[in-house]
Amino acid sequence: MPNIVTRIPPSPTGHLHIGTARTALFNYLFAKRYGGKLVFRSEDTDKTRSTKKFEAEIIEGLNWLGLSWDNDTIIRQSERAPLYRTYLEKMIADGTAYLSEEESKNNPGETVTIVRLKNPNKVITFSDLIRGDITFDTTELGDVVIARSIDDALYHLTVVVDDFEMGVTHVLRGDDHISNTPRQILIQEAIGVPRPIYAHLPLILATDRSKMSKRHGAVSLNEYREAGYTKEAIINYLALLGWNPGTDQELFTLNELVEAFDERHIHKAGAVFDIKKFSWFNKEYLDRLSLKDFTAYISENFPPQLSALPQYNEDRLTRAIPTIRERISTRQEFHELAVAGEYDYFFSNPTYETPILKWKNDDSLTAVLPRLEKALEMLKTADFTAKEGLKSLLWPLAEELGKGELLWPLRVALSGQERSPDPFTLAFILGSEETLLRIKIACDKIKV
RNA sequence: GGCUCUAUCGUCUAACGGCUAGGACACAAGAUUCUCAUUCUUGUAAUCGGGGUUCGAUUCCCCGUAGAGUCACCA
Repeated sequence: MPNIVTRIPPSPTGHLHIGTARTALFNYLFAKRYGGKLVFRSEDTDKTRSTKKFEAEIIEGLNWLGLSWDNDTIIRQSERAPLYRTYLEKMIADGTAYLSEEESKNNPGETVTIVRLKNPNKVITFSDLIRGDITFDTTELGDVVIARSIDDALYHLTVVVDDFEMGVTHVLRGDDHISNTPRQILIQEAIGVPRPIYAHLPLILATDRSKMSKRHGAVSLNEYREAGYTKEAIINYLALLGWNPGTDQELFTLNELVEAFDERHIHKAGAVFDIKKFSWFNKEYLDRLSLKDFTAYISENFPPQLSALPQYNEDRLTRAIPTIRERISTRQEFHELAVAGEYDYFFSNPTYETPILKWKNDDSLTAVLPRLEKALEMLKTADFTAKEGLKSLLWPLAEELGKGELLWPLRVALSGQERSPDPFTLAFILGSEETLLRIKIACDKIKV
């Protein structure tokens, strides 16, 4: 497939949608795979809804993902009105479009001169790269409005003109555009430009199998990015929604995707966005981070409520990192659970009901008291610089008293939880002072 | 409702018309273990229905059914 040109044409009327990112990815993969070009165009003809802020955010988001395009050129439709006007004038002169004085739909009562396509009312069949032949009778479309005025072209006209002017050969877009295709083909034929090859990608679906939208939760790339989904995981997961490599391989870098990409393996049916599998991908990539990189990762977007916790300090966080990383798949998960939840024992005084200190094999709560006191005594002079040292110190006692008999209450005393990391790990993370204090508190709770 | 598209485990998906329908996530069980997590092992689970074509349909055709998309002077 020689001389391929694909495009990314976002409309800067909102945040970068996860679906837009995926469509951009597929255009990128397709172009790169076959040595083609990828161009970018901002579809900002709707002046009331488009903003520079959204445009900048979308561009930044795509670049963050590693998706770059030819020359980094930004084409803006809002700056091309004269170009569209020449096409419009030619169409009117040719009789393929006409001026029409009508009451404004946007401003009722006002009379405006819009431009309508003269619909030849024909049946159109186009060959979709993914779905095969698709046929529409365009009669039902009527005379499509292609411009609000001679200087104010609308989407269907601008998209056709720009795809032609920018040399776009392949249009890969969401399949919600299928029904737009016949009217764009009508315009192509009216102005006499070639028809690009269309490939309509299956949509990303919400759990109820409808088009993913805000009412279903997070849809913007930034929300996932801030939650701690890495670009590698996002790219990888998005690529596998509606596409497969033809092998069992699931983990791909962007470059590997370029090499493996084959448009014949694009699915037809929509794909449900599964946050759990997405999180699994994220954890896979997190597992590959060095301790240093993971620490930097977890410290990003650090919530102020977390660093405001009574016992928060960086040293303790550093000691907790290895324990944290095997338990979470996004940093947001950790942030939330540490502020108020399952991991609050890292930086907060544990609060718990005294009876949970009781080991299941004991008859009474008081049975654990001498064990805790013994452990407390031994820990007073212990070396807290490594959890292995703490373990080798306490292990003989645990074997003597019974592992659960000692370790369970010790762990509960340190974490306040029935489920938590082991007491050696906890003691190491908390440090000498806090460990001794928490055991002391547990003993006091039993005594009263 | 009109038009268009789609249909394999709960989810993402594999299977030149031909092995017992494979893999992953999730879930469950077991091992390890004081509990949790991690790790390892195992397991449950699918071809929407009905007709054809064929020696043989997940696969091809038709009809249903279900779901989705779209019907702007938005993109």
